Amino acid sequence: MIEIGEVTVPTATVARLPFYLRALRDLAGEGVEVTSSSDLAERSGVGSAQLRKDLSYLGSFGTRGVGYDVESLSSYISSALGLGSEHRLAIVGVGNLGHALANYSGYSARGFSLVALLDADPVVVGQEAAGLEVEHVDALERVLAERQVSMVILATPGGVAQQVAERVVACGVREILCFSPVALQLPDDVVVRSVDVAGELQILAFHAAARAAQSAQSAQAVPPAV
Amino acid sequence: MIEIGEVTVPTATVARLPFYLRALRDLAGEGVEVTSSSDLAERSGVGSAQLRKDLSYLGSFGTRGVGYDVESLSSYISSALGLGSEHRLAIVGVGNLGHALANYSGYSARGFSLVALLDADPVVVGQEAAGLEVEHVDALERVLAERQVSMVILATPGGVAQQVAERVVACGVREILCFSPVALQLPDDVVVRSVDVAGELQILAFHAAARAAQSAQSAQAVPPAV
DNA sequence: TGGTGTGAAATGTTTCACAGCC
DNA sequence: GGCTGTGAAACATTTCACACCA
Repeated sequence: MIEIGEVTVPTATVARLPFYLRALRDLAGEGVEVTSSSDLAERSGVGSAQLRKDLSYLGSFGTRGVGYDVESLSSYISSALGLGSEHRLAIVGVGNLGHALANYSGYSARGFSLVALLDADPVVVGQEAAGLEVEHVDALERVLAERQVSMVILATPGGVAQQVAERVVACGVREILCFSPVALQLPDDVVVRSVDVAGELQILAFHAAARAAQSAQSAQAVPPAV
Repeated sequence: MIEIGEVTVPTATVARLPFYLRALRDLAGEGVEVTSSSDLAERSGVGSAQLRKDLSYLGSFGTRGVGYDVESLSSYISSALGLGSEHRLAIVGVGNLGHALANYSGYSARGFSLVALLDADPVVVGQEAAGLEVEHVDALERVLAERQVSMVILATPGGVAQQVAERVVACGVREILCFSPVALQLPDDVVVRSVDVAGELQILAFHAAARAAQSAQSAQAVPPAV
């Protein structure tokens, strides 16, 4: 549950807002001006009741009997997501993944600007990526302050993620996106989102194992006619 | 809720198993042989009651008054996650991100083997990455069959993700990890996990906006003495 | 004694179903 | 007539608190 202004919005709802926004932008791109909860829901991969409930936490944006105005709903969700103000972003750890994330081109279109790249490896420091020079992580405090960074993407090796995160937090950053497979121990007011590719694959593997167990079981229960 | 064999395990629990496994492997690396629910929970970033409850869905692995044997719990969770059997993996879309994912070195250590890279771009096709040659996506059906691929990582542009996913599913693949920002429409028995970097940043931006609104409000409620 | 395993309570989320409005 | 907005019900998850046992 997250409080914003007067209202409180479920965490699960917030996690879905980006999907809705994406679907709305697709619709706008197709020239559609008005949509319905069922259309928007299908494009977002959720149920229509869920979508309506989610929006109802934020306010009331549709017209009964008609639907939602694509343009105005889109800009409302954008502003709810805080995409009106600019978010200045730094990436710490410019290995394979950090490099790929630096070259991701969608930042500016979504209200983010990438303003710094940092790494500890002398081979990487000084290289250029995405129009920025990679700086040494020793200068982290200075760089974050100078560039007024408010969000950090951590793509360092797991072993140093905790210590880098602490330094980042000490600089006043309160939002971190972490790609290292570690559970960061940070003050409660710091928001950490973690993306763990290996973990996702393991979850898929669990499903695969469950499916295998399931079909083995049903094969036993209802043996195939020979 | 996921059924596996006789028991049913909450989805949320499954999503945490990789964290526990990682923490256990860290412990094993440190030479620790026995741990407690509170230690393991802290390292995994969850509460100790939650950890015990999660494990209780899978069975009963600890010793009252003592704790858990690191080695045996670790191998139990590994096998529950289906990491005993080999999972053969293909990456479709070898752009920035796909390339970075190909070079990720942790697959084999976790029971996955990367066996194919596919892309539609003639410039990329034929290049080598991670010891594999990138093949043309036209040959997708043949390659997936020949290499017995059971899991696919989709890192294509959003526009083609749906159509590629359908071809992949037609080849019998039932587990997909998708990095494209789209809601794939696929049969119910296909498990899709999505990772959306831009979406994660947007969620962080929402938290930032909530924080800003909060402090603006409290500044108004309790105006600073002048 | 100390830490697991687990019912039961509290909390959070999704789904249902329909009143209300265009 | 059709679609939104929303209480209330159903469901899922987390937390509590304590029985149980090495």
